[in-house]
Amino acid sequence: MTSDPSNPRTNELLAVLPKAVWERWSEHLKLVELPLGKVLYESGAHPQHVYFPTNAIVSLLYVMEDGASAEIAVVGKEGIVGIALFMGGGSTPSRAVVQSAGRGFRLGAEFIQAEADGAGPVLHVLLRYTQALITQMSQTAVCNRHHSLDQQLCRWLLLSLDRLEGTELVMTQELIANMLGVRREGVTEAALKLQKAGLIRYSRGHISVVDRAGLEARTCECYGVVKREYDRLLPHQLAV
Amino acid sequence: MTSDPSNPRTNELLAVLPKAVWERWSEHLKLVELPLGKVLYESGAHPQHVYFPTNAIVSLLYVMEDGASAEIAVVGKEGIVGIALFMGGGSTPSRAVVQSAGRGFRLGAEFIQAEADGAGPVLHVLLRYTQALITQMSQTAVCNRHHSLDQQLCRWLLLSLDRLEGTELVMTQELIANMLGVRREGVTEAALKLQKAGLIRYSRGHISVVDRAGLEARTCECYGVVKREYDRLLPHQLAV
DNA sequence: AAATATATGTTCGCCAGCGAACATACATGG
DNA sequence: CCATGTATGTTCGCTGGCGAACATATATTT
Repeated sequence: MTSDPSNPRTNELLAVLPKAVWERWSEHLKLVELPLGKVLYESGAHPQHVYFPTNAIVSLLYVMEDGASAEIAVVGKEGIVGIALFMGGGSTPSRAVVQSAGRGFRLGAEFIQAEADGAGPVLHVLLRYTQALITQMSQTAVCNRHHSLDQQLCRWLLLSLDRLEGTELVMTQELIANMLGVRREGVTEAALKLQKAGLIRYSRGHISVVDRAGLEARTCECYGVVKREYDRLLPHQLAV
Repeated sequence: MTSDPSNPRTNELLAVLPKAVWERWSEHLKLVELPLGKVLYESGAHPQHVYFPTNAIVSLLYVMEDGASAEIAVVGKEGIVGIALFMGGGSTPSRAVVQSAGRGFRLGAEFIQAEADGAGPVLHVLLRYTQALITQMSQTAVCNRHHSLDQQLCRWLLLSLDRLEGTELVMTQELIANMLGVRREGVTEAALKLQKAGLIRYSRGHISVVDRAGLEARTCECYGVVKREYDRLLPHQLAV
């Protein structure tokens, strides 16, 4: 276990590469300085490189429309920045920013993508799906941090609705509260507002969505971010 | 696009399988009823099947030590429950619970794991890493929902420290606030408490951790969950 | 029809974190 | 060594969501 930031093997993923792969990659790994605040990739952009930090730390950060932000995860010498390149999506809604200055190695996107290409068609689809799921998890973290119970309830209703036929959910407020991680009373109040506004109607464990567009107008940006990533990443075409 | 819950192709991932794979799998896909509340897999357990919902919805839920819970993500006919089986980790710290009753198909774990086995050693490591990253993201969501700023600051310091050499962070309170998605003033107050308790010392953008065990005692369970998953999923042995 | 269980509605005091405004202290360059 | 910029400290009123206690209403069972 080395700790020399100029040695690629300080990165723990590079350190466990099989010899053959290492020999293919090593001459293409380029040592890069990662100064504090440097943006390795921007939300929605397709990066040209993946990064293997050695002594730098990189934050995966979601920046909201109003400028507020939330860290989704942090990557250091144990990891890699740019998973979207082998997961198959190419980009993510989050930004990668250097949180602690240091060094790392970068590798051309094509090398990592070649690994994904060798995965076979089934894994290919499964990994694209997993990337969409990662977006949903990330946005759950953001939403939990920044948005009101009212907005989160709308998001939750919409996400559930997208996964069902029809406009009716069989679901008590108590259960919704468990999902959202809030009190049942809070859900009751939020649901009352939505009902009074004519967006939903409910009774004893049955909720029907009357005005879907109205829910979309009330929810936060998180719903749209997730929806668009699912649409982008998951093919709706039939198989060969 | 069918919507018959007893047709496997209603699940959108099954619908896009290549013909050859479909022929291998179809006789092993078993239609299952998924009643409300059914636990498809438990936190930390290695499931025997993956599930492809057709008209059911499944929640990925983290249940805390005190019994409170938070939904990490939701899976319906667009997805698959049990990604840990092809990501390579086998299990996850979250639980999968049927949130909306319906049907789905299950497939023996060995079929999905065979896909992962065909991925090659590099992708294998990358996917295990990605599963660890997913745990970090999930736990960020949980932590944002349930834990105090004080606890979250401890978690953040520990996660950062684990990714660096030494015990010093170069980091202003302003930046930490951006990461945590809270006000700078809140970080100041939390940091003061930690300093008064003798756990950290800091000045103008330099933080040094004096009593690491003290931080671990103050933080929430989220830190430990993430740490253990990284340790479990990422091999610390050298490459061949 | 009565009894019980379940789902939803309402209120009240409390507190963590917010937004804003301002104070202090250390650092750096002219 | 003075001026300016940057990092940290302090206060105050506000609000969303919490915990607890209780009320009402709709199913289900007997």
